[in-house]
Amino acid sequence: MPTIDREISRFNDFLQQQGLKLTSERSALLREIFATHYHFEADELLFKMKEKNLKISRATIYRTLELLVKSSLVRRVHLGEDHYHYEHVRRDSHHDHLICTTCGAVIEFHDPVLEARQLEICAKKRFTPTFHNLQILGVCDACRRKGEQPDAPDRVKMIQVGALSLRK
Amino acid sequence: MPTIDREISRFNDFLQQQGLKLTSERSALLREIFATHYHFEADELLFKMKEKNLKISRATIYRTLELLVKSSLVRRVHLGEDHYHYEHVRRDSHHDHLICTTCGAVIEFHDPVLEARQLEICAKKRFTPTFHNLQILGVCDACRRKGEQPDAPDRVKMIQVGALSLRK
DNA sequence: CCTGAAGTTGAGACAAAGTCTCAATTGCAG
DNA sequence: CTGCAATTGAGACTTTGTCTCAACTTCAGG
Repeated sequence: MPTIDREISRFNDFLQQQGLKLTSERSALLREIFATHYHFEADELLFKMKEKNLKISRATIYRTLELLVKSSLVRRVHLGEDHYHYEHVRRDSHHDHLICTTCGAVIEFHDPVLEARQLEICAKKRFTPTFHNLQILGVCDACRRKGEQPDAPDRVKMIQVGALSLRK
Repeated sequence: MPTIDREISRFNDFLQQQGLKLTSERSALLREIFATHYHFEADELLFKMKEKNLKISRATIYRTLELLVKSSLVRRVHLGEDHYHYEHVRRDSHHDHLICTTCGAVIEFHDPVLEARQLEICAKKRFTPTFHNLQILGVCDACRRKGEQPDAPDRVKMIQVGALSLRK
């Protein structure tokens, strides 16, 4: 998989610009993140690295995620739970999320009409946007067919994400 | 202020429907929340009640906020920090937020065109929406005039919200 | 207006997510 | 190759939020 090299070199460029260094931990994390094709949590990443016998501390995970977000290689997203999720960014593939409150499915979408309208709104309010974040909560097609009723728009049901965190 | 009575009775209706009771703690919190005209945090509410010599425990604060959200009297919003903020809901005044990453200002807006487009997107994806949440991060007019540069879209600068939490 | 069962509360233990410190280690420019 | 600035890991700490349980309210029905 040669694509990852391009990401690594993008990250390296960013680091050098800031007088920072590309360490083995940082590139291992970048590699893992770009091999993951769903929205992950910081703790999940910690666990996966541990599984691969790459001992990377919690502090480093969080510090690296921060750098990756700053370098725009990774995005921080809210998916309705009370902590962050992350996703890698390829090209300039901006998108927003439909989140099923019944089964936890996350459906990505991108809509230029919506984006354009947002810019209009910002212009009207003399606001200079840098970023946005839209989540639409509801019930996906599969759950609707099963006759699921929407939850209260309170909190998304917690979904077990495979591996439990093994703090310590 | 007689308006609050209407909210209290709405809350009471909701509680009775669920076989729950309207306690003095619950109505005191409702009163405080509807007297607050900005986006507050759970801990802030705890502190304000303490200041007024109304001893209401953390557990009750969180439990009551949950009920208020379920009854649609209060909304939970993400403002770019890693914990929730809350706002009371008058009428059916749905709105979204522009958030200045420089000074922390929160500007509310409502745009029917945007809402309509969201429904179109959901229909196309066969998704049944119940709720949505849009934050646009950027720099407000005042900050832009002062020549502020946008922060990285990483994390909104933490804004000191007056009272510090005095846990314990 | 009493009563008691069901619902509610406070205190504090607990949990999860994230931050910070500091001594030891590593990357890399020169 | 070397030195030093940047980085790391371990674990203490903080913040936000949840849970348990004994004591206390609320309110419907008598």
